[in-house]
Amino acid sequence: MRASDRAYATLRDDIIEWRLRPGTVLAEVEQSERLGISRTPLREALGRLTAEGLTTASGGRGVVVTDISLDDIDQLFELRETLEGRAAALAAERGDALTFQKLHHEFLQAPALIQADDPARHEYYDLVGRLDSAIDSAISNTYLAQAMRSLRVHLVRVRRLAADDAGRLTSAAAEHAAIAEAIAAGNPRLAEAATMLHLHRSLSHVKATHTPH
Amino acid sequence: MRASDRAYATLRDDIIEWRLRPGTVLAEVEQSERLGISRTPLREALGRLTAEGLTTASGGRGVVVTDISLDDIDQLFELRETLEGRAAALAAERGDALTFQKLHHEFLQAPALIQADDPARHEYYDLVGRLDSAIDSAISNTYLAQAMRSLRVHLVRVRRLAADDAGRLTSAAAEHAAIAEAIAAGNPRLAEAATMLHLHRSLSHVKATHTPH
DNA sequence: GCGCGCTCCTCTGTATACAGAAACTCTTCC
DNA sequence: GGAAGAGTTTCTGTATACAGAGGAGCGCGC
Repeated sequence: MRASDRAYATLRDDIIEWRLRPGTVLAEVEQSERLGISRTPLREALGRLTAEGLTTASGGRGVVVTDISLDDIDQLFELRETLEGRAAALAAERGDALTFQKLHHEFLQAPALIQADDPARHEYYDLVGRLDSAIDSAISNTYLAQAMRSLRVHLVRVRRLAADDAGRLTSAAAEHAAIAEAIAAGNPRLAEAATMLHLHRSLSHVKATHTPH
Repeated sequence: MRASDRAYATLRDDIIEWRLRPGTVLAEVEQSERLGISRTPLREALGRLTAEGLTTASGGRGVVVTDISLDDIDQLFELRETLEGRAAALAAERGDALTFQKLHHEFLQAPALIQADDPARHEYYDLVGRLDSAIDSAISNTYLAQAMRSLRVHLVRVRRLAADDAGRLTSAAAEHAAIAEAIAAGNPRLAEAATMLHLHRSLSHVKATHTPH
């Protein structure tokens, strides 16, 4: 793996997990020494982060970690509603029913995963990731899939702001199950509606439990 | 202006205007000598192009200019429909009526611009760009606006494939006028419908006059 | 004659050196 | 005491040198 890839992955995770707080200045020499690489690959990593919107080039003072305001979250979910609503509808039209039937059943059994004593809930979030991937490939549209992937980076960051307690995750699992079921049934409008419902509740939960940093 | 910015703008235009054909290998030393700059800023430019999807990193053989297939055009317009339909609806809800009334009147007089003896139709495309910008700022959603901007790069490239004759441009102007009118009237569903109609006709025209390169 | 393997060569990935620009600070003047 | 300006310092932007990896071409063997 290239040094610039490692630097990118490390910095991206540090930002997403809020180890690097918004407003932090990422000076090139400082970060290159911290990561044990030269300035050249680090610059490439910073460029990618800036293109994604996780950092912004702030004048001559290096790049700084961007903040996420409440207004940003609203905008993020507005775009998410647009993209994922359409994606769910397309998946219902074009997807493989069996794949989503299996995911549907997995989500029905998700409460067991949530009760497992893993504070990070790896297994559950892995299941959510598999549903996202299944939709991505079902829609057969690389541009739409790419747009959703670039959104998810920011959404993971927002998720860390909210207290994802077991109660909310159990409800979310039921909502995901409804989405998978509607796609498996080949019902575009129902899939879109189920997605809207899920996103509305997610946004409400985030805004309710949002802890200003 | 930075050398990397100039290199990016030059290469981007060369690709969009089809001066650099799909499949062309952009070797670093070759291009850096052609543009009269060093490899370092050129690498940054190539990185940005690859992030946008205009080029792809092809193994150890440098980056190559991506192709646009008929299937790509379908996918592109599918995403465009999703994003611009929603954007038009949001603009109708949140936009300033006077701004779009003015644009509406300008589009009604657009046939004169199209008849002007400018083969590139600068004035007309400038007007289209102003409508896009007006929608971008009216929606008050930087993430959605950003997604549409990244799409437009590819769409300009597609536009160059089609023969944009005066007849089609006159029809397109009328469709744009309808979009602006609906937004000015504050009617979200009508704005979305007018956008759908315009995109459907644009796609039909592109596919009808598409000349395989 | 065809296929496999080796060698050479070119290209990317990385490190470092240098120059220009921007910001901070200290001093001086009002 | 405050503000403006010059000096200094540190940063980014660019160029170049070096090393490793990958591919192409040629030769050898079957």
